[in-house]
This record gives sequence, structure tokens and C-alpha cells, in this order.
Amino acid sequence: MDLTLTGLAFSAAPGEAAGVALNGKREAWLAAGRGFLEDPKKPKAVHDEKVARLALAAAGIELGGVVHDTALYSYLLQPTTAKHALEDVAVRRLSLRLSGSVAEKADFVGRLAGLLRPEVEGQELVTVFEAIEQPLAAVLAEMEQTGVRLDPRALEEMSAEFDKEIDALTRRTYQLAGVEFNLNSPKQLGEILYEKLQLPLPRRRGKTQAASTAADVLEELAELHELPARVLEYRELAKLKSTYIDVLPAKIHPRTGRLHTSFHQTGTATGRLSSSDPNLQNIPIRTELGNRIRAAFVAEPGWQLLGADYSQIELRVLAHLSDDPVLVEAFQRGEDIHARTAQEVLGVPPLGQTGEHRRVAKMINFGIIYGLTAYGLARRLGIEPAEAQRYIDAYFRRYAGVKEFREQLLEEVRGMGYARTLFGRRRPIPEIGSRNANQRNFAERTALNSPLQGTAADLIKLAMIEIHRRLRQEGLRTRMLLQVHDELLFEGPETEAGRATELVKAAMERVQLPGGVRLKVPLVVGTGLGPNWAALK
DNA sequence: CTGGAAAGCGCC
DNA sequence: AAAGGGCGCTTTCCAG
Repeated sequence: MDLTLTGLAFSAAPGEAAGVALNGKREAWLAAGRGFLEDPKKPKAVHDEKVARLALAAAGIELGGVVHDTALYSYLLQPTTAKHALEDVAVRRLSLRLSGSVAEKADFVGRLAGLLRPEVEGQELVTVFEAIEQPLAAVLAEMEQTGVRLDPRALEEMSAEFDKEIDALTRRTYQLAGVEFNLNSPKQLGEILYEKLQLPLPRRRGKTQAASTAADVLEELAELHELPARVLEYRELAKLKSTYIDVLPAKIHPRTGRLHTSFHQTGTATGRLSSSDPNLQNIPIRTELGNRIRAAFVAEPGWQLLGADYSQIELRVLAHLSDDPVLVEAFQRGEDIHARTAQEVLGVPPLGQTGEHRRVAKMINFGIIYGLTAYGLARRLGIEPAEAQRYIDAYFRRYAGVKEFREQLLEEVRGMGYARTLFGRRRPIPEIGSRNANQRNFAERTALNSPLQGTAADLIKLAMIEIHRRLRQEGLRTRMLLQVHDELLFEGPETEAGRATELVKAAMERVQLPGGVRLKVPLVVGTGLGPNWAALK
């Protein structure tokens, strides 16, 4: 089909998806497709630009022919703005409101493409758009449509079991409090802890100065009284039950029998994806009970799940961007980075290191990525701020390249007003020049973190595009299911698991930066196969 | 009854 | 004055 597409819009009736393509003469074609997924919770409409792409494909319009995407343009230009649906962008950029007709949408898309494309070009965002976001959209659409299999019976069993335990913990807590109250209410719990039981009031936190009952506070109070200990147990169970155990089975699609998340490509300030309805990027893994929920994500009979994750990707990006000799050398030699930091900062040679040394070093490494303060590190390590400050000073002495990088980066962001990833993706940080120290400190943490988190996001997105292409090229049936920031989940026939593993690992390790740039440090990828998501060892 | 803010917490 | 970056979901609580 000979179309010069200059835009994409979307509109949908129940069970139907429609794509609108627009050419240079502002004539619109409507391509409708039936049989796309309906959201059982929202039977009204599909309403998603990725589905519109599939509708176009169904009508024989090549996805490769699409050259503009106004939602993605708008996002790349203003990633800290929340909404990029056509309605929102039209109001923001054209001061025009949609009346609803498909032809009007097509018209607006055309006008917006003409307005936004030159801005994208002027801000050197074309590479990010063409090499990353545009090709990624179709990959995400396919992942959403594929969905992931969930064993609802496993969760139903857990539901009954959790009910019993939650009930027992509730009764025990009431007994310890000497009164019944709403355990889900931090306000009521605070009254019990700090008034009735006279437990020591923690430092007031947050803008409301409410008496905190957060987990780290309760952990300390648990040394003094049984009640906070039981509340912590109650909270873990209640959280898992209300957020996952009771919700996920209800979201299994009646026609596919699988769970279909939505991946949002225009939802984060840094370039990461997000996931919702349900969010499959926050499935529990940390605790024993949580891991049982993860184990309910399973492969079809005769198939296996394949997991692949980047190891320490943000620290590797930091090594590349900063060119710090110690950090680069450590990664080039394949060292355990937390052990190396323990050696550099705590002065303990690898063979003399205890678990505690490593825990502290790990906290410091993570803290660096997030722009830690002495106070924050002290609170997390349970030490004095002065001691934490000595660690931070020691870190920047030993990793002088990181210190230098941070200073140059802040200087650049002050001058430009935005931070950039290795690929040129931007994040505006206007508060970097604020006279309010609070705002400015926050901005400086953002300025350091955004290029690290954002470059890591760029890298895995590139890997996803390449993996999708190669799986297809090799004729494999293995399909991509989920992305969880530095991890990918696949499902495929057992018979091709070996080939798929090699393909995925190779693509992730050899991910090519636009312009043929190579990272100064290797990208290390771990893989695992198993019948369920918790068993990918 | 609905919407939104807050608190809290799941993940990377 | 706050005190580590990025998300989404649940519950409570309160205002309209």
C-alpha cells in the first residue's frame, strides 16, 4: 500500500480498534480491526495507540511506513509532563479541544506532527525516536497482546491461608493493644503506639508531621514491644493479599486465559517504561511469601519461562559516563563491585570482608546512584551522620572520576537546564537553579540519577527491539512477555530454550549504541530457565 | 457517592 | 527543611 503516513491517531468502539493514518495532503484513511483484546474491567473501549498500530497492520498498512507519532514526540519533548494522549497534546500545543470525530483526530495529528517534528529535530531527539521509541511501540503492543500465564488456583490457596493468618495477627494485635481498632489506619495505629502504649515517638517526618508508623520505625519499636512486630507481619500479609493475591486472578482475560498488562511508553520522566492494570513490574520477589506469588506466573505445558537480566547496569553506565579508572577497571576485570567498594571505601581486603562489610558497601553503591546524603545513608545504616559522611568522602576520594563526573554534570545541567542520556534523551530539570536549597538538592540528585537510569532504560529498550527482530528472523516461537527495567521475561517451547537463551543473552550483551559507540565496560547478562517465574535459576 | 491527598509499600 | 532516584496500587480519611 502506497501511503505516506505522517501520523497516527486512535479511537475505538467496544471490541474494535481503529487507526487513522494521515498523508501529506491531509486525507485520512480509517483502518479498523476486530478481535483485539477488550479490557474486562473497562468494556468501553480499547483506546490505545499501540492497538491502533495493530489495526493498521491488520488493514495491510505497513507499520514501517509510519513516520510520525505525536504522543512519542510530545513525550520526548516534555517527559516530565504526565499526559500525551492526542486530546492532551492538542490542548497544550494547539489550544484546540477534540470534538470526537475520527477525521478531526486525523487532522490534529497532522497539524501536531508538523509542529512537533521540527522541535524533535532541533533538540536532537530524532535518533531516540527512530532507533528506540518508534520501533519499540510495536514490540510492546505484541507483548501486551501475548500476555502471561498465571495459575489462579495457587493464589486461591494462598488467599485462604493468608486469611487465617491475618485473622490471627489481628486478634493478637487487639489483645496487645487492649482495644480493637482499624489496623489499616496509620492514624489509629499511631494513637495506640504513642499514646496508649507510650512508645517513643520517632522524629516527625513529612510535611504533615504525622507520627510515622512506617516499617523502619516499627522495626525499632519491635525491640520494645510485641505489638509493632505483629503489625509488621500483618502489613506484609495484608499488602500481598490485597494487591496481588486477590487482584491478579480477577484480571485474567476471559478469552485468552492470560494476564495482559499495559506498558506505558510515555509515563516516566527518565525514559523507563511503566506498567499498569495490572502492574507486572512490581510482582513480589524479596520475601518467602512474596516469592510464592511470583511462582504462580507459569509457562504453558511443554513450554518454559526464560528470564534474562542485566547485572549492575546502572553502575556500569556510571562507569562508562564517568570513565572513573577504578570503576571501569573493576567491571573490566569482572570483579564483584560491592566487594571492590568495600575494599576501596572501608579499606577491607576481599578475603577479610564479612557480610556486614558487603552490606554497607552495597548501600553506598546504591546510594551513589540515587544521590545520597550523609543523613540518609546514616539512617539506613544505623550509624551517625558524621560516620556516614566519612564513607561518602572516602568514596569520592577512591572514585575520584565519579566525583569529577558529578561536578561536571551538575555544571552542564545548570547551564542547559536539562540532563541527557548517552543517547540524547532529555529530562528538563529547571529546579537546578533554584534558590530554595531543598528544591536545588532534590534537583541535583535528579540530575545525577536521570542519565544513569535513563541510559539503562535506553539500553534495554534497544535490546528488546533487537531480540524481537532476531527471534522472528530465526523463526523461533519464543516470545517476549515482560520487561521489568533491567530484566526480560520470555516464554517458549522447551525444545528451543537453548537457542533462545543464547540469542537473548548475545543480543543483550552486544547491544549496539546508535553511531556504533561501544561501552567502556562489558554488559553482563544473567539468564535462567524454569517452569515458573520464581524458579529461574 | 466521588475524587483526591496521605501514608504506606510492592518492584528496579 | 529535608534527609536516595523511578514507578503503580491499596487503604484511610475528608471535602465537595
